Amino acid sequence: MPRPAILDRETVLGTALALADADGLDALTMRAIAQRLGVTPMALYRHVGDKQALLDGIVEHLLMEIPLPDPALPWTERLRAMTAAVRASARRHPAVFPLLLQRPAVTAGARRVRDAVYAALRDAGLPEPEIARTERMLASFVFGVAASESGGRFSVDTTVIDSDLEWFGDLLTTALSRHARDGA
Amino acid sequence: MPRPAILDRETVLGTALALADADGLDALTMRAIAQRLGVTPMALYRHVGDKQALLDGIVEHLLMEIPLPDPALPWTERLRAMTAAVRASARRHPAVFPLLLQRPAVTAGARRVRDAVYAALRDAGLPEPEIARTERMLASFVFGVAASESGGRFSVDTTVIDSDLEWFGDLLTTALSRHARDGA
DNA sequence: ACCTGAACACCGTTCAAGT
DNA sequence: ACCTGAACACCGTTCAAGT
Repeated sequence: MPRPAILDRETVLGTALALADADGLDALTMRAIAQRLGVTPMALYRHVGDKQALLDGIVEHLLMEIPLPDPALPWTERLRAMTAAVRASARRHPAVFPLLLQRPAVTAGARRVRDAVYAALRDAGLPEPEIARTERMLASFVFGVAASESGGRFSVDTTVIDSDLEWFGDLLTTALSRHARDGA
Repeated sequence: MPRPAILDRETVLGTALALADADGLDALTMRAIAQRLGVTPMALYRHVGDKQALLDGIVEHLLMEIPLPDPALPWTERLRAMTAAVRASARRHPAVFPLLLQRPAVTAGARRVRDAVYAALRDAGLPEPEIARTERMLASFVFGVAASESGGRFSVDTTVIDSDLEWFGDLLTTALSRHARDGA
């Protein structure tokens, strides 16, 4: 008779993410996660594979958590909202966020965010062949800002980055609008 | 009588960076570095502090290695050259590059690169109060692209990123030029 | 001053065993 | 099916000792 399971994948990933948020990536050990769950380290392996797979799972968890904007909003507002959401996520999970840049963006979580950007860029009037490359550049920019901010690379306050983005975001959306108009 | 030193800080950092380049961050252990140098692990501690300080040293080493463009070139060419240089550095040191975003940009190596960008932006005609924030945004963008590329986040060939940047770089420098003209 | 050797408190992961 | 316990091959770092 199978005994009742006391663990599942989501519980392990959630606990692991919370641990990384609180104590950093170095403290994120299989043993520490197991201890938090009142279980033996080896009990985790059935549910998350190995440590590498656990980290992949946490990154995906983080991506899935990012809220997407109301599709009824203007495209500029949607990009602005997503930028804010990514920054918030990076600040909430500073240890895990950098891993996002080190994994192929081919998962459901990555597609989910990318498709929302695609939709915004289509509504901006960008020609179809330029949608994908514009998304690559914008995502790199936003992830770069978010990783720098949460990683402590900037030596300025968050509110300064707020106003940096207000200014530079306008400059970017204006340039993209103009490009869509001239090049369409 | 002090015995002749067989180790120095630069040798240790160089060996460590080469090891990380070849085998990744997980393989970058004090013991493995020591073995490469034919020495006991504890011999490293005198020269590089502890492991955290070693990583800081490697990041600084990487920054110092980035070639700066000829100041006589037009500002657009200088930004283009620095972008290419940062990408090349990221591809050469894919394991270490991400650490760049996780350390305060207050070292000599960080200042060195930043000042070159400042100079380019001044020559672009940007008003002084906007120099620093523009550098923050451009550096975040370039580091984001370089980290994504070397980290494997993109699922496209390097040449595609080349052409992405050719296009998006023009869009950016055009927007900055226009802003400098209108806002000066 | 510079390096070694032994030791301590950790890691991730295997394997066989229990229920 | 799910978890445990013991074991293996590693870590970073301390401390005292050698030259």
